[in-house]
Amino acid sequence: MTLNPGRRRANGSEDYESAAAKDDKLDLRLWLRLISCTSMIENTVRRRLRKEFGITLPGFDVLAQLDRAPRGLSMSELSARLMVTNGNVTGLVDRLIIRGLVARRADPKDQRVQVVRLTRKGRALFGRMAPAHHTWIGEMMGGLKTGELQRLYASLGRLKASARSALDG
Amino acid sequence: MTLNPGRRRANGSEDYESAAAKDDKLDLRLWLRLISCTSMIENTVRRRLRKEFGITLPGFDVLAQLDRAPRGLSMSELSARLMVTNGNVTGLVDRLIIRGLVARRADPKDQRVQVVRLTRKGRALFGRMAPAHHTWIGEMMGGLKTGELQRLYASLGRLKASARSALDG
DNA sequence: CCAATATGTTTTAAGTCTAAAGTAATTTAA
DNA sequence: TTAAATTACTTTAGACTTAAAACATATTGG
Repeated sequence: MTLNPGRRRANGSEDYESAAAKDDKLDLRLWLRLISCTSMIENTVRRRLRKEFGITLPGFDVLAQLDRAPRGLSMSELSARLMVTNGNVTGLVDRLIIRGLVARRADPKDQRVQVVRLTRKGRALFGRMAPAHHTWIGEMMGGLKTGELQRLYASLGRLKASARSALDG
Repeated sequence: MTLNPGRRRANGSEDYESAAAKDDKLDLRLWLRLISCTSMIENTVRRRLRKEFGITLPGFDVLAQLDRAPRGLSMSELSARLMVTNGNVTGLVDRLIIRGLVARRADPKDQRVQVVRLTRKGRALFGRMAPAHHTWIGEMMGGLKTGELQRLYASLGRLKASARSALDG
């Protein structure tokens, strides 16, 4: 039997974060809570994408990036946007090509560059998935008012900038 | 050559989030920014743990949970706290046992239950890693004042509760 | 008791991911 | 021009991850 991430906390057990949240520093508690939020939402989205559309979350992420780039994206651009390695993207795109959802061709201007774009089939599938995905995210954030979402968005922007400035070392 | 997650954005390319952030709904932008923050911090921590201590991030996460549970944790408790499947934990623990960092024994009260705990070696290693880890997190959050970290922490708590209430469906 | 059910863990198959090494095309610079 | 360096991508090895099935032990209801 699978754990079913969506129901795993039906009992009273602790999750990733709550084990720590007693005597720790604010920094650490915030980081654990960030992981906790992200994992929870991500696991729910993964499960629903699989169940409703038969696609993996990384596959969906690739299609989403390509949907926003009508001219296509190079492998490196894809890898930067998804924040994963180039080698990872190679495999993801390979599998989407097999399913006929994306196409890959060499850039005529630079034969090193592979340009990936949605096929008509891929665009159609993403068009069906996107509204559902948006609805799910909206439901999961439904407990917060717009003002709080905006403040959260702004604070995370500053956190992102702060984290980026500490990337090396 | 590897992408080196820590330096990948030295050029002016877009990342996961910024591709979307124009005409989208607040919900979606917030979600993408959440992924963005988490990935950035996670990739940095992963890279440094590997480089400084020769351990993977998931391995570190297991040790961190066990460090907080002196009596040990069952496989299911570990899986709930890490928010990953039971099957995943089996492999993680197997590899840590090979390295002598954790031990696993059957619970005498219930032979189905495997109780995992840190070995002395595992505890010693975690004792060296934890301060470094804490420092890294502190650096990455250094751009935010305590008050903002507190507000962020509180908002993410509400987001977590909201997301949890929408898990099914 | 004992069959059915539930619970805890492991196994399996397929996919995801990183880090490092390898290949190919382009650019740089002597 | 052309060797060296750079850039874009792929390959490789090993680890991570999920979902589903399989297995083992406990519990429950007859």
